[in-house]
Amino acid sequence: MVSLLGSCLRTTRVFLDPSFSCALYFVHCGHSFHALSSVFVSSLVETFETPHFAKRKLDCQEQCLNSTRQSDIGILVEKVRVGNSHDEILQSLAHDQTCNSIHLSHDLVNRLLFHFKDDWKSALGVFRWAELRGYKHKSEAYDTLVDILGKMKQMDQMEALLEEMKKGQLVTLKTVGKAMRRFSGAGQWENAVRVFDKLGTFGLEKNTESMNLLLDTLCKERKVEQAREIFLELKSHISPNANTFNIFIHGWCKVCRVDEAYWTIQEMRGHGFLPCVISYSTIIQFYCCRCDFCKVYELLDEMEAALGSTPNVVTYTSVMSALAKSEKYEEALEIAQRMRLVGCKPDALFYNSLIHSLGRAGRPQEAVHVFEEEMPSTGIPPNTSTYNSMIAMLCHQAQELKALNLLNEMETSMICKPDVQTYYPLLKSCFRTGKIDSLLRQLLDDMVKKHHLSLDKSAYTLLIHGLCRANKCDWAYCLFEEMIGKDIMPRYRTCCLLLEEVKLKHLYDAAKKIEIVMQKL
DNA sequence: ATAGGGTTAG
Repeated sequence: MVSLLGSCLRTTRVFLDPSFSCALYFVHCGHSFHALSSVFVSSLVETFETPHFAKRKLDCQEQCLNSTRQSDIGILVEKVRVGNSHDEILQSLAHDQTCNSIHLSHDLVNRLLFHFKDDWKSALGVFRWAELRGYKHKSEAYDTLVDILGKMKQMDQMEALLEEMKKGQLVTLKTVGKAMRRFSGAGQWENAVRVFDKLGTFGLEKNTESMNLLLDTLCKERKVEQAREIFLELKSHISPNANTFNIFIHGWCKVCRVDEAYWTIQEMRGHGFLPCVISYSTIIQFYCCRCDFCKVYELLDEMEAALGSTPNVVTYTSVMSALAKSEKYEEALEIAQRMRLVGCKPDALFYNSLIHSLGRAGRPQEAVHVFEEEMPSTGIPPNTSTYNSMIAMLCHQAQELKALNLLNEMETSMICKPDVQTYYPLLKSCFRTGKIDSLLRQLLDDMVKKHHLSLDKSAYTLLIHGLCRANKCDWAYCLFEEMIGKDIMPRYRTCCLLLEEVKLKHLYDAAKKIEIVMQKL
């Protein structure tokens, strides 16, 4: 077994997953990529039989159980008619024999709430229905619902739920954080402060941590001046820490008042805290947005010289991406080099950005080298974004076959799965190469059936435009109807294009329907 | 949520 593994390790790359510290069976072989055969997987499983691996196996079993619940979710989702009030939804579920025989678990509730994360009435209806069946919600589920209600600007409902949670002593700092953030996001920063004032009634303490939470929610919503006033009131009872000041630095940068950000650094020093890598990185980020790279380099040098605030992978990644965005590719790659020189360890986000920069710089072979050699040798596993960058780049280079190989690798990967963005460049390539009936159909089918991805506005736009150009406007019109059914409004240009094509084909009913949609835009 | 990325449409 050991020799088998050894020989595999020589010819393949095995990535280490830090969270489980066990081998993930993920293999590169030269230019072609394959997932390991099940035989090989089971041999690895035997080799790595450790407590961590046992946990991984349990997770797999859990996943099998979850797949049966998938059908339960399907039944419930089917029964919930979108657009009804939460009470109507509750009633219709409560009177349904099939629904009432479904076993309720935390996992099922979480998944349902996730499914209805943009539909507060359904979320609330399902939540109440579970209660009616005698199910006791966890604090976590309450938190999710607080978030959903807040996101959909149902502030009264959110407040009521908070009161309910208070009675059951279920309010945590996390709950309060979500509520404050949603109030700030809804333009009601006074209510965010009110929640903070009531902290005691929830059995929580007003301390540095909760104060920082309040200040951060205000700063993120550009209410840094209000945050400042509140801080001045509070600081006699609650002592600030370094985070408090970093929050303000970020707040000032967000409203483009970098002078105040520098001033905050002085204030920080006055309180006995040294500006750290986060303080500097935040200001560097500000200059990146302004494309003021002179200042960026100046600050980078300053940091490298200073103690306690040397740039880290986050700092370098921000700078490199900003340079690439400004089409300064050579400089972007020099940052990567500089990072290597100072011995700063890369991570996945850095590699994603690097691969993207290399692709844009017209150096795809180097991007491939990073992906195939450098990443495996540093033990950093690729994620969905890494694959997406690679696939986009390969499609751009007209190397669709290699791109499809990578897609296949993702599909069989244990680490990450394709998302809608994975498919954009591949779909686009189908139009370029004319492989519409052969490949496009297959890809769309896989997206929906294999990966349960639903097409979004961008995907529909790309497809309708491509199909019109390929003289397949009947298919384009089907997609048009599908997106209307999902309440996704097409762009005006898409309508114009489709209308023109449909008229040429004498499809007058379709033309009429498109015109009706256009009137609403 | 104390900091970081990309992306379609001729």
